Amino acid sequence: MRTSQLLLPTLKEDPVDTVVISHKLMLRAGMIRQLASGLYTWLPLGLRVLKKVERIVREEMDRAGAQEVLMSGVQPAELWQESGRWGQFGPELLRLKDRHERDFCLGPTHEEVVTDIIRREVNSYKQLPLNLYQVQTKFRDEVRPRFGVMRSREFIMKDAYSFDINEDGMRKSYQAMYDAYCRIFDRFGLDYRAVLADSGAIGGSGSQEFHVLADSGEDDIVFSNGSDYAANVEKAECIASGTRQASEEEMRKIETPTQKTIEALVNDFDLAIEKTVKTLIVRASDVCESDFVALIVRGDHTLNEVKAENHAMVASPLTFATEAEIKSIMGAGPGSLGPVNCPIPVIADRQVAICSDFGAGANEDGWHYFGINWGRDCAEPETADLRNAVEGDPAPDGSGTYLIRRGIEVGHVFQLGQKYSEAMNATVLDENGKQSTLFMGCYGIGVTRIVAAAIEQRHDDRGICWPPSLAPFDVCIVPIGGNKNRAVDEEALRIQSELQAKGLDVLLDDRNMGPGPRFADMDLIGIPVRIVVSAKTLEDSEVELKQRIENEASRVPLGDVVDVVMTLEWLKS
RNA sequence: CGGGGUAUAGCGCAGUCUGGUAGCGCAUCUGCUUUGGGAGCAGAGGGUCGUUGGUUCGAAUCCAGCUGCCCCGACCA
Repeated sequence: MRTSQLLLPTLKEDPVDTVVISHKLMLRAGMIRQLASGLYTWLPLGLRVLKKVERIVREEMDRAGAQEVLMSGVQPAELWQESGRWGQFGPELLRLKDRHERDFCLGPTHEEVVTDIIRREVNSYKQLPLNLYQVQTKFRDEVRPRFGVMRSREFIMKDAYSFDINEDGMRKSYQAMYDAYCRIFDRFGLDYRAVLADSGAIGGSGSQEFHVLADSGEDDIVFSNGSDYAANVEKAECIASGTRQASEEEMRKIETPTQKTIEALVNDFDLAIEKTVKTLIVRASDVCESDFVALIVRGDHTLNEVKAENHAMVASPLTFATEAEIKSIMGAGPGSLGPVNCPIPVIADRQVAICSDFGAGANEDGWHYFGINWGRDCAEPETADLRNAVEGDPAPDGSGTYLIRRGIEVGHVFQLGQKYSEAMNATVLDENGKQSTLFMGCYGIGVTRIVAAAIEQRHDDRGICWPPSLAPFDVCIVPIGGNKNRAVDEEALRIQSELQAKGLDVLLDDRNMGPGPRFADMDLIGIPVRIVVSAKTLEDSEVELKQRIENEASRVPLGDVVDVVMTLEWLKS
């Protein structure tokens, strides 16, 4: 390919209204253009990268025994009603009617469609296990699309679905996908982690997420510094550190007319923040006699809403009491709540349960108790893991302490179990001739998001530094001074065709511009290897070779360039 | 859905307060020169100032509605 024929609309200046680096660089490098909020056109350079991602994904899915299919992007409402998700999904599911007033939606995922095809076409356990995947455009009407293709409304996803006769088979299929995902992300050449995840609304038992580590990530990833335990912050288990100390203080009631926040309490009363607790009132589930329950976390901790919602006594979805409700149940406003004389059930975070001599609201406006001790001043609480992990917390496997980094979720593997197969009656005959409900797994990779994540992780102040496996071109050639010395252009063309013969994608920058802007563009779009051919180097029968990630170029004899480039290709997976 | 911005040439912006028929840089086109890190000279083209309505002799500018886009929050396989 020659740049003179390539639609490569690079921008010198940073586009406005962009906040993450990948979004800026994808626009500047001419990879994408925005069509509307959350909708993008992929230009030739961007599409090349997308196809590299897709190719690796397909190769590894095929290697793992999955079979590619392509399902419709528009889906009939009936299937979603059958699984129950027509009602569960909110406005994120874009619904539409056809000319006959029949309901459809733009598929945000394909469990229903794939389960439907399997229940129709697969009848016997002998046809299992089966794993179907597709690379397809999804649509989710995101509340707030942002960060370019990192969180867009339309995006490309590889989604796979496994079907097994029993749970054991499902686990094997899941493990095979997990292994395939590791190979895929290894081949991308990105720094990633597989972490334990909450299964969320999609349901099911086991689930792990694959995250590319980057400061701009939207998720907090928690790791142990002593083992490979890693989890999404939603899921990362928090154990109590230390044991409860014996009480040393008597409980006393303190007037706190203006102290409605932990911060004020700590500042005004010389109280350690570890000796304060926060009391949050939420709706209770049906198993509770009370309509509300009080959740307590330490003053310096934050409530983990996913953990709270998963607690048996807490209503799902998690619903906080309104200020008026709090007043009427507790007899005091939100700034003065605590476990002493609490009229509703109390669930304390594990760390709170081992606090002694702590301070909390008195359930009376303008008053707090200090020196509270469980069992003496109020009942021993029900305890649970309710809080978000913070750096330095002990890891639950005893291996060390937690570190926290930001991650971009680019893959997710789930053991779905029988959630969809049961709802949609997907069964086969087992070896005893009896109907048996299928066990499913589902496995997603955010193809478009991978492109952005790669840039977040691999860039410098000049532009993108593609990992070789994802680069739109493997090598670029910049001839300089060809109008004065015809040998320059001839050599550039010769090198290009020889490298192409070796199977490489080569971009020849033949634009009629000075070297400066061409170097800048090649750096911006991040081609891993650059070859400069000029009259100067040809005098010595040499060319200049530079890798994108290096600062210094080296001289290579004309006859050796192709071989030298090919030896660099160990970078390629 | 709450809160806050913003909309003028392909891109980035000025002009709006104080109303008088639109300007700068980059990009584009033509010609000549120029080729080791975002060239020079000369010339040229390009905007119903988001949209609808109002005020006015006159509106990019003042007023009102609508829409798009962006940010913060809530939301999220």
